[in-house]
Amino acid sequence: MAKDTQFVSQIADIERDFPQWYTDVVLKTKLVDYGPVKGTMVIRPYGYAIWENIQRELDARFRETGCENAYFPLLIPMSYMTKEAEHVEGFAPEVAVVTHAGGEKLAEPLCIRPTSETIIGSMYSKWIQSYRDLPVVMNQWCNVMRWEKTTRPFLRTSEFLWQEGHSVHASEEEAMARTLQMLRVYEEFARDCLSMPVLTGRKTEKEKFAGAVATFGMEAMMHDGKSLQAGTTHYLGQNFSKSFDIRFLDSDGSLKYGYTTSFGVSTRLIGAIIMTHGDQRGLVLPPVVAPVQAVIVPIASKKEGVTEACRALKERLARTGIRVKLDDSDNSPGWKFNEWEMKGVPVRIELGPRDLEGGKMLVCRRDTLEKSEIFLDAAEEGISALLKQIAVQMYEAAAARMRKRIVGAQTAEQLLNGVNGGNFVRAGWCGCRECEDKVKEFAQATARVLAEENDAQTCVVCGKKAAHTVIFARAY
RNA sequence: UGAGGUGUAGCGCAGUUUGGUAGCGCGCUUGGUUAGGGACCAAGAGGUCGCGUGUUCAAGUCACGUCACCUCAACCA
Repeated sequence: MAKDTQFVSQIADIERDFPQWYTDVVLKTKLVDYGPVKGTMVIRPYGYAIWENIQRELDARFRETGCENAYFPLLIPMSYMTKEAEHVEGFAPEVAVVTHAGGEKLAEPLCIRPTSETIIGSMYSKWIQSYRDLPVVMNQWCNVMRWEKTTRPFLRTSEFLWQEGHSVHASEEEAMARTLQMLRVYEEFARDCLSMPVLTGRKTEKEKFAGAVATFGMEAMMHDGKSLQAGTTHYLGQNFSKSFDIRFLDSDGSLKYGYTTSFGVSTRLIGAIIMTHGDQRGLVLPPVVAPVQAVIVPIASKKEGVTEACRALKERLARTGIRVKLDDSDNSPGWKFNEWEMKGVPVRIELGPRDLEGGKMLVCRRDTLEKSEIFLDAAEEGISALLKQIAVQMYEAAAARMRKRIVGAQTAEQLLNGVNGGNFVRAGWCGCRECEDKVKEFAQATARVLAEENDAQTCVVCGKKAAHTVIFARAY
């Protein structure tokens, strides 16, 4: 036990020093390492496998909505970036620019994409002529670069991986419907694949995407009560279609500008998973995206039949589609227990002479640390069912935690107390920028999303009639 | 970009005050014994002390500069 305590102390205290806990966990579990260039990260196999699982799940959902994958170039002519006024103003400070190539200075500097609305808009302009060409809905999985001042693995890095979807529609209604549809796709993906509850809703003018008419976001509550923007969808109106001349001849014979949208989630989702579910022992990975869903730890592997039984079990589980690992390294069982707990594997199976005698295996789930026994004969069904159960219960537990920490506020003081206590605060807002800025000043909190229902009477800052009910929180 | 902190073996650290032969724990390698919550014994390998310039007979240690990382604040997915 003394040694166990010693080990745990290698990870900072999750309650007292959450930022350090996060850094310790991502490095020790080998999700990530720092790259040689400031703000860059190397996503190591264990971390990248999570990303691949996220991609697989999201991609299938995108396809169901009629979205196709494509790939657009990394380099964007500088002149494209400046076509949409708000867009360039928002992104200019953090764009990296290529000025030299082939040993010569380039005639026109090239941006490394911070996002691809501009280059995709320019191509859509070329491809779309008729209302019969619409809607166009494409997605690309790629890297983007934003030269951030301060960085943290997965949460904010100079370069990151994401998907960006871009669509064009013939009408405002259809474009807005797509914007909201993708927000729903993200929300359901977060629930079903990441076991992560989120709040969704429209963003304020201050918080919206540079160049958008309206931005919608999903916000997740991290262990410390801060909010993380886990995904956004944007209704871009005709802002980009006018800048990039995306026009089509409508059925009534008139030439019209298209209505566009964009939507994205990034490797930040991995950070969200870590900070939503993690505990003092380390990661707790949601079964659907966990690189290893079940790990088998042999006990007394030199005793007759143990190794063989473990291998056979591994084969059987793998054949049913479970991502299973047999840890046959010569570390001690205790070491393996701690290691795989830190790495967040949802289910650990212990198999030793005692179990084999009874025809059972000992199963320990990571989220609750509860142990149970499953008959070896029923291993496939037993583990599959357990993984499904863990996914659901992790969601329910996280949702319950979140619900408890959404508090209401009528006054500025209550709002401040709320966020100080690590809560999301639901409060009225008159809708003016001054009051929004004041909340930031006195509480270091921002408007995360506008609640669907406006049930507040007055603005938490100025006391005037509330135009919206807002979820305020401190944010990453 | 502002404030604070840290860079010494793969990891965690001591040594810097007062300049004088590079240390500890874990990990790693080899052999053996072990095994149901980070096992034990024995023998080994591994460092131009972040980088640069300077002071000095002599720099991990002093001075100046620089880079990286961490935490907090401002900006973003």
